[in-house]
Amino acid sequence: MEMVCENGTRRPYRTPSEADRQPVHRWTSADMSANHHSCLLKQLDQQRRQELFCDCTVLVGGRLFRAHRNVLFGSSGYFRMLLSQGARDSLEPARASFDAFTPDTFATILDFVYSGHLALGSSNVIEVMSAASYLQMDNVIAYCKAFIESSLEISAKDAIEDALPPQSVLWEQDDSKEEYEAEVENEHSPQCQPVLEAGLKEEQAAHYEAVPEPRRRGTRKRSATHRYTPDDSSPIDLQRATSGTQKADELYATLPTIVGVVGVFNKDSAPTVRFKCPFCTHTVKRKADLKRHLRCHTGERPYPCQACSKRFTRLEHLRSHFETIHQARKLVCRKCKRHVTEQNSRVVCEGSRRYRLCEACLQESGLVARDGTDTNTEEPGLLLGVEEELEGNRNASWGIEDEDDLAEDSGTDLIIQEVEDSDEEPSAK
DNA sequence: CTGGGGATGGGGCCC
DNA sequence: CGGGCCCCATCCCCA
Repeated sequence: MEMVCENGTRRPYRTPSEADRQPVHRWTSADMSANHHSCLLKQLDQQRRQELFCDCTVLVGGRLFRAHRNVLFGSSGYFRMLLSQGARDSLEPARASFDAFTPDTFATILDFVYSGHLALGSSNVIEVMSAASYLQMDNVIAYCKAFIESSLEISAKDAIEDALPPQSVLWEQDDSKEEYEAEVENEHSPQCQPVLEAGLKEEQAAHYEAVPEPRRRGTRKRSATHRYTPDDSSPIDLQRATSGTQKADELYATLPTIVGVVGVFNKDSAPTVRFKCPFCTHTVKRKADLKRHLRCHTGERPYPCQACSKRFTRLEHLRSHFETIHQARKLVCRKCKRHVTEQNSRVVCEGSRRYRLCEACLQESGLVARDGTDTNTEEPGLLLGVEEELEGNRNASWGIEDEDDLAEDSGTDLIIQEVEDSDEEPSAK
């Protein structure tokens, strides 16, 4: 191996000896480093704006953008893939074109790449996030997600107080990703998170779960399930219950068409349109399914159970819960697991919970005497009379459209006076 | 510690 | 497009 000296002469390369390894004083500090990065980025941005040394052209919706391929390479997984295929050694300018998003969206992203400033607003956040997803820019996606989360809270506040500052936030790439994420965990960064009054936040928490991380199908975090804040003091409010759905609708309405243009080609090369979730990689066939899926990202639980204040993402889940837990609809003896009928079983109430026991298990548990009379109407469970039980089952309501019925007529409420969120041995009165 | 069952959440798809 | 059903995965509780 040879080394070429400054004056052009060549000399053989030799391994540096100990004498060569003089201590190097590196005059550096965090400020100096940041300043250098900032200056360098500014220089590159100036070059871009003056179209100096731009070796990459990007055509988006008919509008031409010029940029530096090394900058794009370093910022986007998509461009990394694109530029590493063939164009690496080429002196020809690299070209790329996109129809999946608008020129304005790409301009926003390009400005971020060259400045670290991401100009997000409620009108462009979804499209920017979709484009960032397309371009594989994880940091931009993370900023957009945090912006949406904070916007949801802001919107909720707006609905209540009708006094909201404009939802436009300039995200800056000053913090490292870890710092940023820690900040998001800490109730989002102050610059995007107006201070909400404590009471208000609690109220919102009752309707929104903490937004979970995108996760694959079927996975679930049990702890999150219990994070809701029950509001026992007030009856279920339909308007409040559905407000979460309205927020989902708002978010859904802002979804740009890009979300629905994921073309999947089958054997016949016919494109199958699927709808891509802007939060994760999941795609669905129907837009309505996407709307339903979005709830797992927004954390909305618009369907509260009247009996225990537990909240659900879907009406059918609420119904299933109510029928199983509070109505003892399952014709199975809880103790011996045998199938029973309404005639040969009785419903036992433990707080807001109800379950069935067959006659044999009832006698064994001492809840009824051998002649069929009730022996214990206190702990551990209350035994409903057959008529009472049937009446209760007829009237008990799981739905949210008929909440008054439940409060007045349901068999559940005949028993439940205290509603325990955790279902732990509530004291029946 | 482990396996079974219940409860729950999410996706696909039919009506 | 919403409601509802079915199925499956996962978590938690309990024996």
